[in-house]
Amino acid sequence: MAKRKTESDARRRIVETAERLFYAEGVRAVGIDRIIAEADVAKMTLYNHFSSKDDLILAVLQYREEKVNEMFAQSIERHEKKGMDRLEAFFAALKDWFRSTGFRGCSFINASVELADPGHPASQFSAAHKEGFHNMLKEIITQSRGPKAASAAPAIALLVEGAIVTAAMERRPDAADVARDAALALLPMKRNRRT
Amino acid sequence: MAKRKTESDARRRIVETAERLFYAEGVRAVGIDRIIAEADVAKMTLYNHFSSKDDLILAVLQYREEKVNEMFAQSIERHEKKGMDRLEAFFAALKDWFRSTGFRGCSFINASVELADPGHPASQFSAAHKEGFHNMLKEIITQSRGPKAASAAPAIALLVEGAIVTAAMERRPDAADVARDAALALLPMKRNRRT
DNA sequence: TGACGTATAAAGACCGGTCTGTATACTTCG
DNA sequence: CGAAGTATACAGACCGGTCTTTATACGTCA
Repeated sequence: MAKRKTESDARRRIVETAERLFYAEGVRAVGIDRIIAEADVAKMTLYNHFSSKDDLILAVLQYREEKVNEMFAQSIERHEKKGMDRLEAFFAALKDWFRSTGFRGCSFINASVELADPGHPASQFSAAHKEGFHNMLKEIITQSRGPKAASAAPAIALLVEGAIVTAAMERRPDAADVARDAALALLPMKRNRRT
Repeated sequence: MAKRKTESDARRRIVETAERLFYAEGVRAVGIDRIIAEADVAKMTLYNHFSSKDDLILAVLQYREEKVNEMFAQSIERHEKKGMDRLEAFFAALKDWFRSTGFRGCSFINASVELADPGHPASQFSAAHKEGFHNMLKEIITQSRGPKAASAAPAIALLVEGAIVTAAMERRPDAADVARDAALALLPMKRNRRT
């Protein structure tokens, strides 16, 4: 509460509402008027906080990145507590995501596709996000299977991206299982931990 | 001029123009007025051939499916003649596609993402296309590595989808190589053909 | 051959509606 | 006061889609 001066409540409502609508219907399909109506703010308030819709899209993706990172970390931890190793827990978290209500693929892929412009700040941010996501995955792999397993990380990243797209397009959350089994097959023997 | 009998020239121009614009900029970003201007047809001509923009989108995807099937078949054949086996030729064709000018990912994934509605005819057609594409891939795998290799097909399909998305988002055509190496690692020994 | 009907398409005005973004005036509250 | 937000009206472009008018190519039949 002490910091209500720096954080605007209206801004938070705008970002949260835009995130929900953008994810569900796409950044191009959702207009400013719709966002301000559902966030219950005036149009000028939005343009006071964001210089343009493109700017808002970028802010939403930045907010979304924090959110999905937290979500994944918590979900992985939850599955680890049930006895899975860290990599298996990652794929279990992936499948949970695929099965969650309103799942419609990856916000960053979707934004990249919709904007259709690699130079758009949101596209560049999305590409950078993917790099970070794949680094996180590589870390999980090494934590789970030792540093030698890192060489399989790029291939496993492709499996994960493919699973996301397939789960979204074909409504097949089981794509997470296919990706997991293939990932394990690509890795050295399971009990080969700690170098 | 003056030699059109059964096939409408205007219709062909509309579909080809729409395909080019939709692929380059997205189905939502490109308007009807733009298509008729670049196809050099009247608006009523378009609406005589297609009942709506959604209908045109579907027709374009159907046209695109034929085109990419032919393109892939020819490219695979070309690479096979250079001594590759059929599966390696497929991944070489994939990489050629990633490196082609104007590459912007998969039309069907893109349309699904942009339309954001699984019930849209174009989304359903896209999902069906993916199924067909994966069946073709499975056939290539069995032709190349024998029927026992078919069990790896779903995982290899994920690798391919992941490579497409990664190549498009991160401008990394080498994703095709990563996918190929992982696919080969998932398969039984190479000289194990014909059961 | 020439006349006529039909089908196709060009060209563009027009419709209601939505898009992003701006301008202005009013309210609320520390 | 001054900052933040509200409430509207508005601009100008663009959206998908309809409509009318005009031009031309074709098949049929006298």
